[in-house]
Amino acid sequence: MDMKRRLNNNNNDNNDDDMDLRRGPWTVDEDLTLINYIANHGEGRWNSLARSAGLKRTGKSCRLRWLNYLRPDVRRGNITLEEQLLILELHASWGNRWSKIAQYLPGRTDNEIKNYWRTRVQKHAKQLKCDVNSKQFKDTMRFLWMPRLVERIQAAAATVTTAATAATATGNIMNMSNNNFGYATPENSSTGTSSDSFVTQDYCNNNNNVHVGNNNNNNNSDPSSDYYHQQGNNNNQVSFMDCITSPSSMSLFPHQEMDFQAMELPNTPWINNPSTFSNFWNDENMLLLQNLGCGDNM
DNA sequence: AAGACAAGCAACCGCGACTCT
DNA sequence: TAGAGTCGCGGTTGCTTGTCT
Repeated sequence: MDMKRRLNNNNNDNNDDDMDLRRGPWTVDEDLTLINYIANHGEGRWNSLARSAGLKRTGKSCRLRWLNYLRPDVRRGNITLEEQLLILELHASWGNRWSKIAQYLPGRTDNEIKNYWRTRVQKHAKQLKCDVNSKQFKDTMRFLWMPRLVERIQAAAATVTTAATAATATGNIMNMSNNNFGYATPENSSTGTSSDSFVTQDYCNNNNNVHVGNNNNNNNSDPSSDYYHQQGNNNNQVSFMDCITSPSSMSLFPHQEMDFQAMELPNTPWINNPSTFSNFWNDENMLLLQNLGCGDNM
């Protein structure tokens, strides 16, 4: 599939003489070309790499494709509960420093995290007519969404054995042994203590094999299907909405005493730092939120 | 069955920072 | 030191797919 060319706003990295620079989704051939070239010559110097490899792409495009998709250690699949929680924590600390946040989520790219934030979190702030940076929204995140995530994580931990058995039996679990969730912290590994109380195996994610070239379907000869993998219908996915609409969620309403310590939570920034987030969006919670005043500030 | 709409995400863009000569 | 080239980040766009009517 070829994309209609957008207006070229003279990107200053695009000094490539030719007008036939390709844009849009990458083809399998292009992917293989890039992979092979990097395997032989290494990465870096992307503009010259693009030329040398014979790719009609900008160096920038090649870099992005490699880093966000083709790199062997890119972790594919849905954002897990633990990752969601960590993203919230880290965003509370650093804001939109996506690349920084991504450093703490091995295999996840800044682009993926950014997309997660924009599609899930900001969407719901918008639904609540809440500014994502408003105190109300942050309190909601802090007192409702994050505890709920923790609850879900703990519930998952409690049933992980059963789930793993069932999933294995149905072939839905893949590479569980490679799926341990450890938080590597670039500066200080001890800051990732939250992993202690987290599920260490991600049985929610049935789509985490690393694929190169096409999305989860290496036998698909249709290039157009290679670049937009099937979304949704992932029965093992614990979705964002699942996380915030669990039947047990009522127990976490803020007018009840929330015993964070009893939750065996690590000493995470979102507990100690008021500028953090939480989120929940079922009907009752929406009502509660509105009663709390969220939405009045816009 | 088909069109409209929404969701999700890959890819692009602009720009500032960095590196090299 | 200046300027050109390159890199990397954050914001945005637009395409594909799923869902709803």
